Amino acid sequence: MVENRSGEGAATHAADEVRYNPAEIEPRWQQIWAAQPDLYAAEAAPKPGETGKPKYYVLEMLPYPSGQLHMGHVRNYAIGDALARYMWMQGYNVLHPMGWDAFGLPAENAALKNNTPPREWTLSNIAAMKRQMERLGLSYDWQTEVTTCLPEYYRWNQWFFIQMFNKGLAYRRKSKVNWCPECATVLANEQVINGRCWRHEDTLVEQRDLEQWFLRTTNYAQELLDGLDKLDGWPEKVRTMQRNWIGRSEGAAVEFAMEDPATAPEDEKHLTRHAGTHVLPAHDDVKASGEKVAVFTTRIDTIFGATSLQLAPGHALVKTLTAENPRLAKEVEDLIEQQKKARETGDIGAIEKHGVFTGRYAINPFSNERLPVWVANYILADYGTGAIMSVPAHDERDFEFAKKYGIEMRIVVLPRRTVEVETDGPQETLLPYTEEDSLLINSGDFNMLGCVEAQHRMAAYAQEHGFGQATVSFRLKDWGVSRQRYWGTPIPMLYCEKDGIVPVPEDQLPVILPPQVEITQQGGSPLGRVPEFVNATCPKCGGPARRETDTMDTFVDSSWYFYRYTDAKNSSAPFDPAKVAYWFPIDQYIGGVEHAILHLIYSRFWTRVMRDLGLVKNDEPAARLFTQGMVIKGGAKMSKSKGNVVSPDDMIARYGADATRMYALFAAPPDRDLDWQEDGVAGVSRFLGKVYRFVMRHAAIARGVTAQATGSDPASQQLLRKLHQTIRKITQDFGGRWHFNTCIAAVMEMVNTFTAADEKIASGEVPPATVAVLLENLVLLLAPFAPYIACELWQELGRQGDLLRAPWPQFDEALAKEDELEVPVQLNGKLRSVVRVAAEADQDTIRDAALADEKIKAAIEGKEVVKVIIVTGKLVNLVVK
RNA sequence: GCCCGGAUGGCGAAAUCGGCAGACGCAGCGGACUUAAAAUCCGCAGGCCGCAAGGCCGUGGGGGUUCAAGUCCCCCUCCGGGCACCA
Repeated sequence: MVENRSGEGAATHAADEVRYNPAEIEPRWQQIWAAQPDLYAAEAAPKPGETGKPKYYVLEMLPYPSGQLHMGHVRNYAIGDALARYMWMQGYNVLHPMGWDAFGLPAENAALKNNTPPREWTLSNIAAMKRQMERLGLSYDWQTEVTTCLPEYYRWNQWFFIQMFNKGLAYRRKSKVNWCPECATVLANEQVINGRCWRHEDTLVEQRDLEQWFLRTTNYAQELLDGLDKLDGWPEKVRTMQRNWIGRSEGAAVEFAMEDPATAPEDEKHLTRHAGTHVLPAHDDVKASGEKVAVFTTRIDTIFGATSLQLAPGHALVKTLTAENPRLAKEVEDLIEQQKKARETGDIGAIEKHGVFTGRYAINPFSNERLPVWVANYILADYGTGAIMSVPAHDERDFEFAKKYGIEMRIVVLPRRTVEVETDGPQETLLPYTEEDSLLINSGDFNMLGCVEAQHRMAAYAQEHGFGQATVSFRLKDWGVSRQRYWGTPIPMLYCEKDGIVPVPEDQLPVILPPQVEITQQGGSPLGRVPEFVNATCPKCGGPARRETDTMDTFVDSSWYFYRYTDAKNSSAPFDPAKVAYWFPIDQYIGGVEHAILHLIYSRFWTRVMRDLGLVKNDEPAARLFTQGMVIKGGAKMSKSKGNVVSPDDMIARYGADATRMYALFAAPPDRDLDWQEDGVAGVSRFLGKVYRFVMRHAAIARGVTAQATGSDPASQQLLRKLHQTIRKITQDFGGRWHFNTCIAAVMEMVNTFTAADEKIASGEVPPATVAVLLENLVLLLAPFAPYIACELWQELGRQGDLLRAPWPQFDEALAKEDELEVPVQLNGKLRSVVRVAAEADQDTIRDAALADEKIKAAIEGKEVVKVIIVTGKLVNLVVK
């Protein structure tokens, strides 16, 4: 026992006390854990009829193996690890896996730079990061590790691809694609941010025409949208972002017949292009040319106000029209150029509207009028039908365009009030008028209908007459998955002269990525330069075939990796559906908000595809999602260019893994950004030292004592009360808010209370049984946040068994309850005094105590108490005059 | 432009349901221990006035509701994120 007699508290025993030395404790436990490969292994699903423990699948997003963990990772994993350990202690069967998102461009860049093969580079990075994770003491079951760049994994990407191909969900078409010159590959729309590459913020994305493989995400657009309503375990922010991304809009498609130019009236044929600024009435000879233009509109109710059609420069009909009109071709060329430029610079919203009249007319199927057909740079070829009816009076963009070119405006919708009193005021000042809570005018048989009703009726009318119908348009596109890269999953397709596109037979999977491929900066797929890879045999006819040389987008890998964890070594299927049925959905998924749309929409899509293949029963991959905040330093995101990167290795070397992890939880609530301050880590480390010394000082008392003591002596009562209040707080937080910062603060407070009783503990005034309870529970409460020190102290207390499976402490409301309360007393809302009353005191007692208080008595002297407000257990407010 | 967050001491933050603003920690100051330092321990600590008792002010700004507002309502400023010619 250490000398502890000083009147100055614990001052004197410090000198000869054991020091907290994480550099010694942590590697030792790391070895002990490493020697038990099953330590973090989940139990198998119970057999039918058996009732096992409840399952809990906690998952953190798998990292890209860059070679170095950064603080964002540490924070992400500290959250997941605390939760996993807590759930273990709560008696759950926990699946807590980790893997590597191991394909991707940086490996090729590294190959170029250091002449290291991508595979070697990647695998050595994985080894390095795995060491860091182990050093952090994270509770992953490495027996379920998934590495996406290994054939054992990516063969199932290929297998899924073939299943999708067979179901028509994977298809090939030529399309304009986003091309990043830096990556020398195609990017999905999702990977283009303000016209720039998501990996290269300074690189403008170009448009190229290429044959590409697509997955039909649009088949699931509606379901992906509807599913969001049920995902109440996901942050509203993420759901909103996905809703915006899917971008559903209801409207109608309407076909406009093109007028045969030969039937235009004689006198019109000499008109200049400005003829195109006015709607012309139908004439007897009007005849359709056979060409049709479909437009998509959300405001079919305004169709009588349409005064032109506007085509996207890339619209199919524009090609026909320009073929016979060189002057037009030249002008359209300019429009395309403007649009391209705007898209590349990301200023699509700010581009100056330009357009050109084609000289042709289309016939409005509702009014039979002839509308001039234009080509305009503000119309997008890849949304809706690539053509619109322009209603300048009721659409801001059309209004702006029409004003510029002097195109006619026609008011067909007005506020109810205006229509009902038939005012003839200057209605033009209203324009553009876009409200839908309005009535139709100048719209033939549809006059006086409300907009919304008119939309339904007019769509029905269009359908009846065969030139349109109500329809829904989505912003979400099919997922382009082809990449002209080496380091990815080969797309398992063959091209045969005779049989066309043929999938690689399943028994020939995986299509192995050839190991020795020269990586160069020239464009096109590196695999195309490997004849042994390209040249294959057609499985149908046995003749020569050419292998697809593109690889898959790496978001394919991460779309289903978490299913593989449940059955990582399966060599005959991606996974055993029974295992997935047991573990899914993921109970808690944790990662950065930056994946709110890309990864998380693709994953939701993939899950539905697997469901429709009969492999899984769940619709959604994850029941709950948590998005943690960024780690910043000095107000800015950590980045090499800013030079404010803090290395986890440094922190661990200086303060230990426990302190580093715990600081990541302590410095801010997990959903908010965290400002990394090294002094704060030192503070947490000091706290752990205090805990360590406190437990070591009294461990001898606790060792061997197993009493359940609930000590009735005053000292025990006070200490146990604090203990049970703390258990209650942390237990409730794990089940709800996840404010681990205040959980750790609560443990600090508790330890402060305990150390203040140091002498009473040493002297025996606090019974040994109480001491044992305090120390044991302190260690248990620390276990999810600081596993090393917790295990060390658990052993020092002589406790048997694995701390990971030790039951989480139960709180006892009776013990947590205060028997006396301090009740603030306010006068007119201002604090004037505090009185102590019994916890169960009734309102009268509290009032009397307040009025009897000396300070209060003095303050209300000569005044009238108008009202007394008593909030039981909270405060008293006296309203005085 | 639209939609979400956020703004609280010197700093990170707390206040979960409208009820003592600033828990916990960092940095700081004073003290103990020490030949000295480190480590540790004890104490002080929102601002202003005051020897003190105490008083006044205070949660980005302005208004409001209430016995009582960081918290609810209206208006505004700044910061961060998402979407943005999507017909």
